[in-house]
Amino acid sequence: MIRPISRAFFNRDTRRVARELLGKVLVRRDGDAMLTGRIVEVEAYLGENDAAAHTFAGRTLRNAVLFGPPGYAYVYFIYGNHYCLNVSCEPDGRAGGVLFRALEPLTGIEEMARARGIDFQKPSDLRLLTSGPGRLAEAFSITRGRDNGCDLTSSKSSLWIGDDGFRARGVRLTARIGITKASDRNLRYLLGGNPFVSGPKGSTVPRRKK
DNA sequence: ATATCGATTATCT
DNA sequence: GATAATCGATATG
Repeated sequence: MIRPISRAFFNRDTRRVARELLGKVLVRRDGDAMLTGRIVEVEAYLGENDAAAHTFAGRTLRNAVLFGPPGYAYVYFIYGNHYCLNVSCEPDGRAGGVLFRALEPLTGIEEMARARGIDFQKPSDLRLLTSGPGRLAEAFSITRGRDNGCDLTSSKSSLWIGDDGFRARGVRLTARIGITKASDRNLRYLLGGNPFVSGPKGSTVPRRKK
């Protein structure tokens, strides 16, 4: 049994949302296919007070969803190759979003592998499906054209976020990955010890305060 | 196991 | 015209 998360859940401080999204489930319904993955790693991006956030310089056409009401998908395209998924947080008018960085595949693994163009040889290949923001977007066929602005709080959406009763254990807080600005802030949340968390080993330790 | 590098394009200055 | 919240391949210890 899995049920959607309320909009009120996202209408809060972005860091709190990020922390509590761990253990929830991303759902893609596509005709017959039902893809699901447990959220095991996310990052918080704090609107206009965060130099690493797309919203740092104010509202533009691209980032408009992040300034809008909470609980909607913000999808951006990066490096000419990859899509990445975020969910808008904070009340309407205030910017904030959580980036989905890694999932643990639960159902629809065949479909994910097909979308990723991966042929299974060994069990460790499972990590290649959804371990990384670009990878999970590809596994779930997430694109800006298709999904940007999608309501992630409704099970009527093709893409939504659900709660299946799982309780997150061993939450860790570390520096964010792959950014050049504000890289000293600990705004990455992950489930410690989960094999599907992305990034190099050792990146699961909080950055030491200078 | 870790490091470096090229790919490729929407977006903003 | 420069940049980027990444990935996968290749090189090196």
